[in-house]
Amino acid sequence: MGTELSERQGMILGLIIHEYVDTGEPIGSKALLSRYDIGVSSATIRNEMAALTRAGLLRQVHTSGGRMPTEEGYRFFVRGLLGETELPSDEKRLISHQFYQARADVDEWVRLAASVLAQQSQAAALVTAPHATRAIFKHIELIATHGRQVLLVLVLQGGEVRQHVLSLTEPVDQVRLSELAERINAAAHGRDADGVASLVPSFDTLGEEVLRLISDTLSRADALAAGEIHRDGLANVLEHPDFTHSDAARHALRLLDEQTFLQELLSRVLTPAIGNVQVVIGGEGAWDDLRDCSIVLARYGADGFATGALGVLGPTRMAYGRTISTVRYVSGLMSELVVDAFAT
Amino acid sequence: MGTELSERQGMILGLIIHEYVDTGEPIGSKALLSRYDIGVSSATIRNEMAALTRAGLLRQVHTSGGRMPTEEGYRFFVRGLLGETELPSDEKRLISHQFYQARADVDEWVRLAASVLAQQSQAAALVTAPHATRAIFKHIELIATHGRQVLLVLVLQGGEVRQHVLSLTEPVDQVRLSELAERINAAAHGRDADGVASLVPSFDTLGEEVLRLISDTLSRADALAAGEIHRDGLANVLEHPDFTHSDAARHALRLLDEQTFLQELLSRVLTPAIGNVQVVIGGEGAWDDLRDCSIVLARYGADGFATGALGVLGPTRMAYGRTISTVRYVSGLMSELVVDAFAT
DNA sequence: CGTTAGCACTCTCGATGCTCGAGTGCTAAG
DNA sequence: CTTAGCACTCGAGCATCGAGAGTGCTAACG
Repeated sequence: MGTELSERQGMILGLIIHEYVDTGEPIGSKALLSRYDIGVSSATIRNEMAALTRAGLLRQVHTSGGRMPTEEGYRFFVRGLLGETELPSDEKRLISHQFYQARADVDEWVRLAASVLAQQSQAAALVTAPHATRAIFKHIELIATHGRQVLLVLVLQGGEVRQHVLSLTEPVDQVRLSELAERINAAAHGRDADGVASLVPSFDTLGEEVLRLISDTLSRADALAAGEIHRDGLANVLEHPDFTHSDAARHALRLLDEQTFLQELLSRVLTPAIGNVQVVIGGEGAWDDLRDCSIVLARYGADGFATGALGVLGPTRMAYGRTISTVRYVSGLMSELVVDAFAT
Repeated sequence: MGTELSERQGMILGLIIHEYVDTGEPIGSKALLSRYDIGVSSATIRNEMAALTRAGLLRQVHTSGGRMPTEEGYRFFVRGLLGETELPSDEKRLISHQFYQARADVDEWVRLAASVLAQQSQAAALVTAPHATRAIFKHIELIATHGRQVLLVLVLQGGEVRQHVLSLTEPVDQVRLSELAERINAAAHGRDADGVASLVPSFDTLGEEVLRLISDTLSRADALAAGEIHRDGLANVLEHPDFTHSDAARHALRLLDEQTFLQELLSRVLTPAIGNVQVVIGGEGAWDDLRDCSIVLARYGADGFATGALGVLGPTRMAYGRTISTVRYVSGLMSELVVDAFAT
């Protein structure tokens, strides 16, 4: 587990991972030597490789094929990577420019973030919309559509909008609805789910029904996984050679199809601080369906105002350096945008 | 092309397609005979098969492997299918029951329709939200979020909601915004894009800005492909044996990833009458990327009120009967829901 | 004239056996 | 500690080959 590695062993592990990520084929001592300029002979490398294999960081799938990293090997490697990597500044500029152009619309940010992540990492990207950590009532609008159906439009502090159709027991005309909306707007402004619920006694049956719905919606909005998860780059998963000829891609895609799984996944990222990038390699035991997949995740936003999550799902054999720095950078940009928009 | 087929030839074509869709392997005269009870010998079937091959409805990939349908063969077969097929009534009941439970929320219909289509057809499903054929202003709400940013919530006749962030040149307080909203609501009620635009002269600079935005949004909403296309069952595409070991799936998924393509595709379905199911087999020349894929499409809704499109994208080797009847049935259900909700 | 039995022919698929190359661990010498 | 050398292992790739399935054609039959 926590075995110490010599500097040379670390370098060799890094080179093997680099090479393996690049080619997808196990590599042997001689081949490694021929491609990189290491100051030692192939026999020495063989010895080091044997040590790394004993430590559980490398493995060989058959006796006479080269070595490739184990999941544990990737983890070790990534641990060293988390602190350092950064995106080249020209790419940063390119990305931030795109975001600058789209600053008007929250949904546009989300789409853009997913698109950038998918593009850069050549894997599938997942992004949730920023979401108020504590949903606060700002405004409602009640609109008679027809008969006994009423459309409730609820605006939260920060600009999130929820809509809901309400089926009343008896028809009510628009004038009465508008009156009610005005009274509720005056009374409920700035309150949270409980605060709205406590207003019920001072309203009539109709008002009670509406208030309950608002309160429910607010408290449901408190949970992280309220909105849909925006996905992009699903096809990238298939393009990857590791997946095209195996059925691991089917697993991955099926997971990406299931909102419940994704929500569980993204909720995992709730714990660490904003801006910290998390990497989950090969399911890590807990997610059995994620064999052969890795996930790079981060939370963005501003604690106390609104947060969201974004991440990349790709093959275990992934360019971690690039992906981690992209996720970190995009999450930073999104945080800025959220602070701009939500912090009054 | 329009060659006449004898009844027996039609039957044999049907059997071959049935068998091929089931097993995925070409089938020969003897094997066909052994699995179905046809009143003739294998030699006769061979003759008929030769005729069907000459007519371009069957083909053999090598001399000594059985026959399989050509795209043209599928088309002929499907043409005969379009009129007749219907879903078993117990499945109908099951589906309609699900829809009944979800009648409150338009987005929920869309999700459900996609889920049902994906499930039943074991392929990828595409559904657009119902969409007013002519967008009519119903109501707006202007909400100051912070500084010079204003949230515009626009409700269309029928209950569709659009939101937009407006950056003003100077800060405006909520009271003035509410006043303006009230004036616009009174003046613009029931108008379309042009109608709203014609109101501009009677408002001040701020009002003008808002009215223009409303008018723009209304006219943009007139185009079909306004909303996002909801997708489901993408993983199904990969499960299919025809796709798992080929790169056709990559094509398909890449297409499903591209909104623009899908919108073009769904706009194709604008022409025919609501309820008519369209089947596009193997790209039909026009869509080159759709080799090996077929699409079953239908429009739903009510002309003059609101319409949407839904469909299924799957492998050319698809159970057309089942898929067509599912698409027809779901589109019928959606039409009913739309009529219920939109026709006042 | 449509149908059928028989036959010679074709072609794919899977199994078998082979060599070649890359890679390893070990040992002994520098 | 490093390195050269060596014996050994094992998978990928290629050629060969027989079995099985399917075809088209011809000639006989009702």
